[in-house]
Amino acid sequence: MKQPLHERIRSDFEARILSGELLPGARLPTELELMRDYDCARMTVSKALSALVAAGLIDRRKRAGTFVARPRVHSMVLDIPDLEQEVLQRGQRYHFELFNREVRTPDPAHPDEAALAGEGELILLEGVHFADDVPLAVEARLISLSAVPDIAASAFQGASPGAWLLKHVPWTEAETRIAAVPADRNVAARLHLALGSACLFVERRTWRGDEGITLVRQHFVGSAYDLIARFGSARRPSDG
Amino acid sequence: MKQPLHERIRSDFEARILSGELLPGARLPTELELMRDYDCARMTVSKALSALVAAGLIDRRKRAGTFVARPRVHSMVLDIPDLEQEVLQRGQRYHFELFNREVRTPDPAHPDEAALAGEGELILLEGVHFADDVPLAVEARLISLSAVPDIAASAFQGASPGAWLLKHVPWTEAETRIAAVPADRNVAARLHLALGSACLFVERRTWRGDEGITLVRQHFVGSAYDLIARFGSARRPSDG
DNA sequence: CAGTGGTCTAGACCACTGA
DNA sequence: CAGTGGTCTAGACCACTGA
Repeated sequence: MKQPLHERIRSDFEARILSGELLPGARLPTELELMRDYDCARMTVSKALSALVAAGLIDRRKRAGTFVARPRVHSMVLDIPDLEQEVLQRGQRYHFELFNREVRTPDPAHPDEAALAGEGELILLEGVHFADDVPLAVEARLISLSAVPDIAASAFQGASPGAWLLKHVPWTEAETRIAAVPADRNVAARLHLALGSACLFVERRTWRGDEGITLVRQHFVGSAYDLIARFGSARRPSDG
Repeated sequence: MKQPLHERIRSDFEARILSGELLPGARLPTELELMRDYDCARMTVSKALSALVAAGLIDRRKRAGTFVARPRVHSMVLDIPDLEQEVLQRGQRYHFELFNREVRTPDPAHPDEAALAGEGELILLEGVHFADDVPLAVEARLISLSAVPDIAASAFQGASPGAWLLKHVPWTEAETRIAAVPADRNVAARLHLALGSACLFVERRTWRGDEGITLVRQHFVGSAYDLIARFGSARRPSDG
């Protein structure tokens, strides 16, 4: 076996917990007992158990011992789509059409804008994502020019600002809000929808450290777009 | 300081990476150098760097060294709401009303049902989540009786099946699909909405190991509900 | 083939906290 | 106050891999 011992210990207990053999609240052996069971040093046991703590599977309390954690918080991994890639994978053509571009200072009436750029300048880019020449989403994106000065040199006809940013500007933090909204007049016109049609609304802010980079609001055609989030290690059969 | 040394080393480098001082691809000192810098044993350095690897901030390659990781894949953590908790945190009262409950075998016409329960029995629970007596979401939930036999004994008047499951049945894998859909006649009636109103649609399947546990489809009142996904370690100022 | 990380040992002292 | 986990040391051998 090339598998490290700490990994074997970790996966042993992971399996016993996930199978239900060890129920929430059940006590695990102490480090001393595990040293005997696996005939190893305490650091090795400690490394295995630390990984289980990090994974949220166990809790450890001094003097009391190590216990199977209560079922974890309900969180999953959401894949943030690269729209171009997704469209291409569906076998469709992709393009992006920019229909507005302005450079200005933050509007004091919009706290979002000042939060993004402080007193620096912003660039506003508005455009539509197309799949096979059918509108898929319309987006309005604000970018802080002080964080991303190179943006001024880019044209964004064909390629989307999001893809450009992803390549050029590493971000470290992001927050995404997801909602369902009716299409307003502007969105309906851009997406060729009836007024009030259900749209998936995605609003994302990204930062690098403490500096705001971009704020984007996207409206997707409800009938044409889903987001997928997953949790878990093994792949489902249906994943193909 | 009560802060462990390995944590200090970890947070030092985390800060330098997130601030942009250490850009992607930049080389970190070797373990030997860090032992000297922090005047500590190699295990202590190793523990700190292992945590950064786990967080995706650095990559380590033998012989080559330790490097700041390229901006990670575009994925975020989506908090799956415990509806009751969220409603209570908003200062509203919560309750759940069950309006349908059936036990049956999977309908061959619905591949979802066979995928969930195989040839075993299913229980179907349909109900509405209320916040201050206003409908917030309607859900239809299928549960595999072979995976969760105890479910037959529960009433689910007041508390939701989701909360019950979360407490009683640990799951290990889940998949969530998120979309915006217009309210159909049933949804509109249950949520007191106009036909065609934008609803956030959440469909989630959960498994324990290879065994399907539940499949739930929820329609949220679009104007009353958002999902939030986050990525990053530091909290934003707006997080309070 | 030498430098780097991966793993592991066999101890040690300490902090916490529940029996 | 004794058992438990948290941290740390000062080594060791090894595997990998890029200069």
